[in-house]
Amino acid sequence: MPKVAAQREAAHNYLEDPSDLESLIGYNLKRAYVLAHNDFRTALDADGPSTRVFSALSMIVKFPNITQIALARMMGIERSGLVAVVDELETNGYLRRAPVPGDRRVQALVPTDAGVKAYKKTLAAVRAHEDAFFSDLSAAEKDQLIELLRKIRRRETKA
Amino acid sequence: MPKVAAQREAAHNYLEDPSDLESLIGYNLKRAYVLAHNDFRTALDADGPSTRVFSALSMIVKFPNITQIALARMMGIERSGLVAVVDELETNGYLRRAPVPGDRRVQALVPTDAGVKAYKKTLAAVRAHEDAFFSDLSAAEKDQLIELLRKIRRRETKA
DNA sequence: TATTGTTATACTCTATAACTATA
DNA sequence: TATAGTTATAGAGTATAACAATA
Repeated sequence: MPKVAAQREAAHNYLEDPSDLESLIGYNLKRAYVLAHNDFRTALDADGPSTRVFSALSMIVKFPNITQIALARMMGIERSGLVAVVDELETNGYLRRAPVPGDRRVQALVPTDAGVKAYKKTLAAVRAHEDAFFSDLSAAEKDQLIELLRKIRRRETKA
Repeated sequence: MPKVAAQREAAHNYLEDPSDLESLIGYNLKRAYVLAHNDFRTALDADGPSTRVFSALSMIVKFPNITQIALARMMGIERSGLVAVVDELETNGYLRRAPVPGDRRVQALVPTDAGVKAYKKTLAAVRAHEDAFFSDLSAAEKDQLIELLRKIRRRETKA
């Protein structure tokens, strides 16, 4: 077998090889995340929201009147990065920035009816994507995976 | 309790709330990945390699004489994106681009002794980061997690 | 015609720093 | 002095498209 073909075979079998890289949690985490993220983007409409915008909308629907700084903390991003996300949701008519009596620095994020409706519709599409993409995992395995990932995420609050 | 303080408390308890977002695998995957990735970068020296460069070096050490296109496929990125990674490794003296007899389009990536040495040193640092960062997980849970992530990654080969 | 490596280019996500208006 | 939102800017990391050399 020529050298290059042998290398290709090695590459093909690499996934099954218990090599240094493959034994790292972080490496497996990244590869799985990238796949899931790409599938999210292709599964939703071309004009569908990014994961960040979807997450923000979900939290605003769940916690109406939340401020941008609280939302940024909840999402684990800087408040400066949230501005464009909120702008997009406002442009789409999914929320409005409402003044908060007693502190004029703050603007409460209030979901509109259209925002709640859009969230529910998108959530259904996201759930369909998850059902299809993680179909190789049983319900028990999915619960197990979420539980393990949550254990890792506990460090969020310690930061 | 004033409204804003109530929102902050809600945000603080959000991690424990079985909300729509929290029940999604993709969301948990992303949050856990971002934490692990940030910890990787801070745990390694300031001049340490990025995750991509580390992964590339690992594969080049494991598969000496691999071509760039085979390496790009193995890493799941475009071949154009690999150029800067290989350039960095070559600049550091960790590999050389060697001509391949019989096909002058191709350049084999050959790790140098310094490259192998650097890889081993960095791998030790990465393992230390993983031991510390995932210390809340038992050995059995770590194995379980890797197994579940690998199940998701099987889609890589189906693409 | 097809493939390998490369360059040019642009887009997404994110961070840091500084500004403004308020507190 | 400190905080909320904003703007400007920059840096990863990635992709697409096109090119030159070679097959």
